[in-house]
Amino acid sequence: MEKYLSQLNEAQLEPTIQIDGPMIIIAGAGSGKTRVLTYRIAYLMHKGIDPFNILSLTFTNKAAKEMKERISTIVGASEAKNLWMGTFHSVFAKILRIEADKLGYPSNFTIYDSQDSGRLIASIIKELKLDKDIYKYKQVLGRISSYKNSLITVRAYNQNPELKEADAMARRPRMGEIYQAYVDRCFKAGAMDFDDLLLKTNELLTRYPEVLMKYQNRFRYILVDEYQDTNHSQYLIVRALSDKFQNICVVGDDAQSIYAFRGANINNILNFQKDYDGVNVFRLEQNYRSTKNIVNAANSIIDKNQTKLDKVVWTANDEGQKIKVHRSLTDGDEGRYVASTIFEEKMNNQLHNSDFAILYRTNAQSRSIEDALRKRDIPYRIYGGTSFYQRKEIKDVLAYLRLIINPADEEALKRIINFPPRAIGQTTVDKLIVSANGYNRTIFEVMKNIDKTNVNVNSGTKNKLKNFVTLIESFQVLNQTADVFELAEHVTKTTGIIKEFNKDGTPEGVARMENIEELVNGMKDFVEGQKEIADSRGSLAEFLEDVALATDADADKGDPDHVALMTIHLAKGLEFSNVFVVGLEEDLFPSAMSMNTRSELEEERRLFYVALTRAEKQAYLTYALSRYRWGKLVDSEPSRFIQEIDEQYLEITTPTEELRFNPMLSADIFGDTPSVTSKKAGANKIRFKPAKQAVLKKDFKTNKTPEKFVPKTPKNLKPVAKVQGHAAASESAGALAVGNLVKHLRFGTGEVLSIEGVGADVKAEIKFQHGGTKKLLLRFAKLEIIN
DNA sequence: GCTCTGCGGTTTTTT
DNA sequence: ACCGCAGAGC
Repeated sequence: MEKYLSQLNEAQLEPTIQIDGPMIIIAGAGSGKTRVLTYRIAYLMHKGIDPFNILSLTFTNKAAKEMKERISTIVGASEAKNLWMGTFHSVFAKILRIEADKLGYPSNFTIYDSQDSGRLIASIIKELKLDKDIYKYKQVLGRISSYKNSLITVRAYNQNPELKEADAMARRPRMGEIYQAYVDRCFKAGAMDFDDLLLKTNELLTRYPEVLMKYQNRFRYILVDEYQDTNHSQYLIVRALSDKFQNICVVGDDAQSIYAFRGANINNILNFQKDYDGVNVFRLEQNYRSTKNIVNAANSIIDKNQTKLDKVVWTANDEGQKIKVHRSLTDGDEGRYVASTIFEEKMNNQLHNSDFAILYRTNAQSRSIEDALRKRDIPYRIYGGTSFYQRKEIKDVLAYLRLIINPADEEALKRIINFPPRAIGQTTVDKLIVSANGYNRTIFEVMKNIDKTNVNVNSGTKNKLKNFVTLIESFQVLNQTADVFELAEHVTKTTGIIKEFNKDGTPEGVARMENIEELVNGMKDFVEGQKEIADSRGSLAEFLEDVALATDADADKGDPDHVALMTIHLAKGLEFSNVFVVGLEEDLFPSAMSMNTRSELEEERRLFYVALTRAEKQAYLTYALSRYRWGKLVDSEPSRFIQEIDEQYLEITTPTEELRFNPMLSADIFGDTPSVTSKKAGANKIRFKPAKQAVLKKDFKTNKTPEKFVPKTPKNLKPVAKVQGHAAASESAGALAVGNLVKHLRFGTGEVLSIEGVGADVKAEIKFQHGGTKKLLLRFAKLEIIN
């Protein structure tokens, strides 16, 4: 243990060896908080505290897993195994399964993801015959989610005139009814949504003092990471559990609070000292991650925020390179700039793909970047986006599995009752739902007893329904003995799912089939892993629990040497040697949706702070003058955030893509012509639009900005001709002839031996003086004709 | 009940 | 540009 403690600096050591009492660690970006948390847990165990008594709540399951592994190497795996570590959702889902009967739930309750919740709400809106244009299911779901996160139950809602008034003002006077129906249906389906996992935990701890006492006594030491991103519901759970022993250690950075949109309350961290008596406050301010340039630039940004705790992040690291700011014409050019820069940097500095990350505000931005990386043969991986488990085919398979465990699961049933098609249509399903609601039974129960019910369908349909019930029941029998891999293999075959996707032979169908195969293969790994690690047989229930709460950051397979692409939200807590933050444009970042209030804008700014502080050595900021959005090319202006960085930390490069219409230069559609760089400050000013910027800036300085900004006038969505390199490249291709001497940027001079193909596929075989003979796609190759 | 097509919403971020 | 859905026709 001494060995590990000696790795810490003074500021890190103090909170690490502080055992008892409430404490808060305000940890700047890159200040080694994970190390402190890890060593602190190891130290607690070293001091004789039983790991069974330690609860550590993290932001992702991956973070929990890594921390646990680290602790294993310090104190031994057998002891570390007994620690309770995980996300709020996964830890309390486990506890809820143990205590489910007290809340009237089965212990095998289903966890609805947001899609399940959304579909259920949409179906309720339809059943209540409400206007779906006014009652938009996503907005309704958002409202219900925020009620739940604030512990507002249906009853509390109905007793709260202000809330009802607010919904009525939004032309949704019947929100309460929808909320009630949603809660009822979830309950009847034996399902909890994400918010329920926290809400029901609170209910459990409030309604059953003996249960509260049990877990208070169990979790004598509680640690919470990323405390700035906890919501009210999570806050109350932590308070309740830590109330008896007050051994609560929270870690966080108010400057990195970026989840207000899903109910995170930054006041939880700002007010922590008021919540407990005798709070020890620790600050980790030395950054070990980044260069001086990056740290100082990041500080200069966050300075613009009004709401923050006192903290000065500094570093003893090298000054490092300035942050490179790059302008592109289009999002396509931006992608090519990023790809070619990575390419060059790898070549020149012997770097790996995994030294690079590309961060963006919205998932949709990944596309142009991907295209460019693919063309450069740079391996990459997209984190997040439509995650694997959200794909239709995967959800279909999982729906069968969910139904085996919990036949009451309405959303799973509706998903697959007619997939693959077995001639049970929407009309029949609607009748079943009405009947189920009437009898106060589940749909599955109604189907099972279809002859004894009043459901008005013909005998053929009745038989089809019975067959479906029999099918599921046969799976249930198999589930008694089989592991999840065997079961899933059987299910995908007998239901004909595999065949269904394979039948048309389209690439989409094939891809979907491969995804299912991947899922089933993943189950095999899961089963083997479970058998080794835990005393389990790799059951279906365990698998579904894992899947339901897996986070996108958790997935972890394939070639580890890849460029990482992800949203900034997903990048929180990670670090990379070289970081590109792309799409730094007004209305994109900061997002147009987040500029209505000062607090929203400040959250965007914190998000930018998070993005920048991911970088260890080099940060790149890029923006495009126009970008495809909603299928249209729209003009954009540089983000105010670029302007907010102190200029001394920036290096503004002038791109040469703008010269692309010069036939000799334009063949390079990668845009990898070396940028002309000006080190003279101010020589290449970023062109901000003067009028609007000036107004906003003035308001910031005088602090007179009202909380509501005046809405911006709609952007001029002037369509602009799509700028692509192909046209220019093929022109030069047309001019190319066998026998020409040509010059290539990298391969040097060579002679054209032959030309083949048409249109975009024109290739030339070229014999280079050094480097042999190569076939190059003229579309991509940058060739200069010498004669 | 099935299948095709046209329409509309989507892009803010996620446990 | 893309996807999912509703509605119409079979």
